[in-house]
Amino acid sequence: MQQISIKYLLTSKPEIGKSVTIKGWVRSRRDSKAGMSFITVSDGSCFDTIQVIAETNLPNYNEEVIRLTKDCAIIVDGVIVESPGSGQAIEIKVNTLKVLGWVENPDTYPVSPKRHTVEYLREVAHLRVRTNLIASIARVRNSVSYLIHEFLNKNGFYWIHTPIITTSDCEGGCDLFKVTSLDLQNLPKNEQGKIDYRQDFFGTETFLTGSGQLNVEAYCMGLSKVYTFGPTFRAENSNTTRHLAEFWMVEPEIAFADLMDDAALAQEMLKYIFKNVLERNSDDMHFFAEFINKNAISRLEQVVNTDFTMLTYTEAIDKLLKSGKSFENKVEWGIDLSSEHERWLCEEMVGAPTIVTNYPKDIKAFYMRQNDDGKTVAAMDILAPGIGEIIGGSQREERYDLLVKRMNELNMDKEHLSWYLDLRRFGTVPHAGFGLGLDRVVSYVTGVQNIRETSPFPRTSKNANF
RNA sequence: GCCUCAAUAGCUCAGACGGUUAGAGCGACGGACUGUUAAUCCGCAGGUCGUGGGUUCGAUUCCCUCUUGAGGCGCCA
Repeated sequence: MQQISIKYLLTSKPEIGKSVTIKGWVRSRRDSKAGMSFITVSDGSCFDTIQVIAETNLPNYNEEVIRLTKDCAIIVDGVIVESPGSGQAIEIKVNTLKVLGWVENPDTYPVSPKRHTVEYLREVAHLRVRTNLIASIARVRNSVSYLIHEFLNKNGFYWIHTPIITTSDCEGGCDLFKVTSLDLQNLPKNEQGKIDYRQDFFGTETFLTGSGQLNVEAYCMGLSKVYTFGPTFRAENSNTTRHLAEFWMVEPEIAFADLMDDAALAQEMLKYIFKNVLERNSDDMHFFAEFINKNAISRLEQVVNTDFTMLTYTEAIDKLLKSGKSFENKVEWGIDLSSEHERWLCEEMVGAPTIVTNYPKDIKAFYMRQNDDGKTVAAMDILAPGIGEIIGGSQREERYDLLVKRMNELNMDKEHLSWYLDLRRFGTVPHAGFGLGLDRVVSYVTGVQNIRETSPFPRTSKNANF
C-alpha cells in the first residue's frame, strides 16, 4: 500500500493491479445500476482527477458512499485497474473508502457542483480553491513565483529581504498604510499640536512598504545583482481589475547597467516565465485556453518567440497622434500615457508586449536618471495586451549633484533619504532595475481578467475579509 | 477619489405601468434508467424581493439615504 498524489499516479504510469492509497475531495458521484458508484476525486496536486469505483458490496456503501457530495474528504485504499469506460485510461477500484469530513447541508454548500461567477466566488474566498479555475490559478501562481526565483538565481542574482516597515513614505506620491502602536483613541501631541511620533514604537512615523527598491539599491551597490520579492502595500483607493492594496512585486536591480540592460533583463525574464509555465502547467494552461481565453497558450508562445517592440515615449506620442483615433484623453507631448493610449499601443499598433522608454521627467519619479536632452529620464514601461503596464523600471540617477538638484526641485526631504544619497557619494555606479507585479503576471498568463482572482485573498478598498 | 450600473430561492437570472398564492434554469433532495464522466428523464422542497426612510388606502415594484458588489477613469505593479 502506497500513498501517492493524483499527479504522481497519473504521470508515473503505474502498473495495473498495484495497490494504492489516495486522499482527496469528492468532485462528483454518479451511481450506476451496474452495481457501483463512480466517484471523481481531486487532491489539487494537478488539474486532472482520478475516477474511483465503489461497488455496492462495500460495507459502508448504503450508509456512506451513496451520501457523498462535492468536497467530502475521503481516503481510498484500492487497486489500479484499466478503465473500461472512455475518458480515462486507469481508475481505482475501491477496497476501503473512509470518509474523513462530510459536507454539512449540501443544499446550501457555497461551492456546489455548478458554474459560479468569479464575483460570487470572491465572497467565499476560503472555499473557492475547490473550483477548477481558482485551483489552476493557484498552481500557476506558484510556478510563476518559483520561476522568478529560478531565473534570477540562475543569472547570479541574490534575493534580498528588504523591510516591510519603512520610514520613507514611498518614492513620492503614493499613499501608504501607517504603522503605529500608539493608542488611536488618545494620540500624544507635540508642541505644534501634531501627533508626536517620538512616542511611537519606532520613535518616528512608519509605514508599510510601497516598494523595496530604495533598500535593494543599497545592496546592489555591493552585491551587483540583487532582487527583492515580497508583499507590497498601497493605500490608494484604486477600483480597477488590476490594482490591489496588498500585492507581490519582484524588483531586480543591476549594477554597472543602463536602461538597455534593464529592458533586456525584463524581456528575458518574462520569456523565461512564460516558456516554463507552458511546460510546467500545461494542463492548467489548456483549461484556461478552453474556458477563459482561447488565445491563452498561443499568445504566450508568441511572446516567447518574438522580440518585444521598443519605442521611445516621443515616438509613442507621435504614433498616437497619427493613429487617426479619437481618444478620450488628449494626446500631446508631456502627458502621462493613459490606459486607452497604452492599450492602443500594445494591443492595436503592436499586438504584443511593448517597451516604451524615455518618458518626460516631470511625470516620473525623482530617482530616475536624467537624459542629456534635459527633458526626459531613462525610464521604461512594458505594456502587455489586455493588462496594460506590467513592468515599470528605470536607470537610476547615480550622479549625486543631479539627484540632489532633482530632489530640491521636488521639495523633497533630503534628511530622510540621506542614506540613499550616500550611495551616490561612496562608490556610485550606473545601475538600473524594474518592478514586476506578480499578481498582474498571473493575470496575463492565465487570461483571467481580474487581479482579484489571481491573489488568494485579495485586499482592496473596503475588503479585507478572510 | 470621480462616473455609470446592479442588489429577487444555495447559485445564475426573469418579473410585476404599485393590488390576493413572486417564476425558470442549475444545485440539493427523492425516484427511474444507465460503465457513468457538465450523464439523461420524472418529481419535491426552497423566497420578510440588500438596509433605513418617504410617497400611497396599499411598496419587493416609484423616490431618497446608506451598505455591498461590478465596470470605466485617475494613481500604479
